[in-house]
Amino acid sequence: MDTIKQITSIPLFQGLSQEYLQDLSAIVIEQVVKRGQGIFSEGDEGKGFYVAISGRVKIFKLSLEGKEQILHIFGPGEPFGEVPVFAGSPYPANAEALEKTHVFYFPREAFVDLIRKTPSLALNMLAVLSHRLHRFTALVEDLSLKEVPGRLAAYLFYLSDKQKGNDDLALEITKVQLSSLLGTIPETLSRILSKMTKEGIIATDIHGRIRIVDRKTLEKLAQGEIRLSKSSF
Amino acid sequence: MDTIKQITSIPLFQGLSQEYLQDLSAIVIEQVVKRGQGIFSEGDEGKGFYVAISGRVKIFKLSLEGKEQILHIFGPGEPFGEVPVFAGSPYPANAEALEKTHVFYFPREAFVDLIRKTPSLALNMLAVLSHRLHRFTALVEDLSLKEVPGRLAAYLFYLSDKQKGNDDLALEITKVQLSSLLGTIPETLSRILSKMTKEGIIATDIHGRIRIVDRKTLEKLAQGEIRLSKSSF
DNA sequence: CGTCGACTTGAGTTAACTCAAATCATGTGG
DNA sequence: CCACATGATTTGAGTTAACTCAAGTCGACG
Repeated sequence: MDTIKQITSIPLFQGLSQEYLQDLSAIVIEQVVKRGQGIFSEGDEGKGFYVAISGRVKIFKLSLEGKEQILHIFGPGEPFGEVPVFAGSPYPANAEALEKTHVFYFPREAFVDLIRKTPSLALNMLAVLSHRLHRFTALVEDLSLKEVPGRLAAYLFYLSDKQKGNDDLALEITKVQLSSLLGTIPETLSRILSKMTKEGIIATDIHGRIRIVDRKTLEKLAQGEIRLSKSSF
Repeated sequence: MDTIKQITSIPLFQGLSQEYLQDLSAIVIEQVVKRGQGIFSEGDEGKGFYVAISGRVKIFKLSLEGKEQILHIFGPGEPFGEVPVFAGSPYPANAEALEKTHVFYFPREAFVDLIRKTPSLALNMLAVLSHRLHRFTALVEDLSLKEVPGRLAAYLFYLSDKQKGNDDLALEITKVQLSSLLGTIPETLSRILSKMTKEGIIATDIHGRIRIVDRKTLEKLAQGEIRLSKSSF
């Protein structure tokens, strides 16, 4: 495949001259990972970072008891694993493919050299990390200050925004994965989805599709202004 | 009052030439904030970022009901509020002085120009943001995968490391603030501290000083390997 | 010495968890 | 094309860590 063309389409590398794109294609290492296969583990020494080209990757933490907290799910064009490149520390979390995924791997040294020569690349990377920090503040806020129904509501709005503001949403991930992303467990998620359905806030179609029925109430839930009623018999 | 000297001592600006340090001192704006005074609020448009020179600043989120989650506490030499500079978005959280604090404010435009000219500054800033991301992954892990005693234990180790590995720790912040940093409430923190004391894991001296008595058990708590016993009469 | 915030302790409630058991969905080998 | 295996999802029953509410006590400062 045309590696340069693929690199050119990565948002992180927007605005780079042809010459530097060439440099990048010279240092990149292509890699294919199967569904369920790990890409790196927490504590591994980070010698470079990745960009997803196709497929999807989850970044996650594990507790001793095996509970998982998903930090991000990255798709085509999104970089991940950059922290060790600039902080000089090991990877702070684990990465695993959710499906068959193509990734580009950029070794640290060559990439840092390129950043030194290319202010716009440095600024692009600063923007990427800043966005990531922004998302983390939202995640911490959700985990610490919202209850699970509120987190779910917020996630549904995130999905709706991503899918051009539509009310009819494709979940894109399993409910097991969603529960891990929301910092809860499948049983709790299932109960809350059915409660929201009974209260007429959402409707669950087949195949995990969800339709937002009462956007106003869902909004109040996401803001923590209201709660689901205790028992909805 | 020697602004240049103070700027030179900021880790973020290590390795900059005298000329660029001059440039920085030309754009910097000094500011003094009193204890309890806000520096910026979530949603404010970010026209620049700050570096604490003396004193301490907390970065935090608030829920509608008024519960607070502290994200960071920054002291002398540490930059904060950088996200809007590179992401072009508003501040994602609130900042307030914990005590009388001197800060330097660097307006966005001039600083970005300087970054464009100075690769080492760009790399320094990338390192700062990467460290921040690292800390956030740990915070998310704590909030989602650990119980409060585990978070407290982890915090005590963090303090011990910061205070040259000593066993006798100065809390530096009130327990109200600590509870907000750990994602809990003062009552819960108080109960857990007294439980740890009864079990001989720590000893609480006067003035909120805490001494680590049983480092091994505390370590297991932080790792989630063990729990505090249900009731310690 | 009175006030305000920090801190503690008690009693009760609850959101979310664990454990257990079905049921449904998908896919693979025969 | 069927039968079973595996994983996803749901539902029920019970438990619990942490919360809310209430009521002090303690300590520093004006």
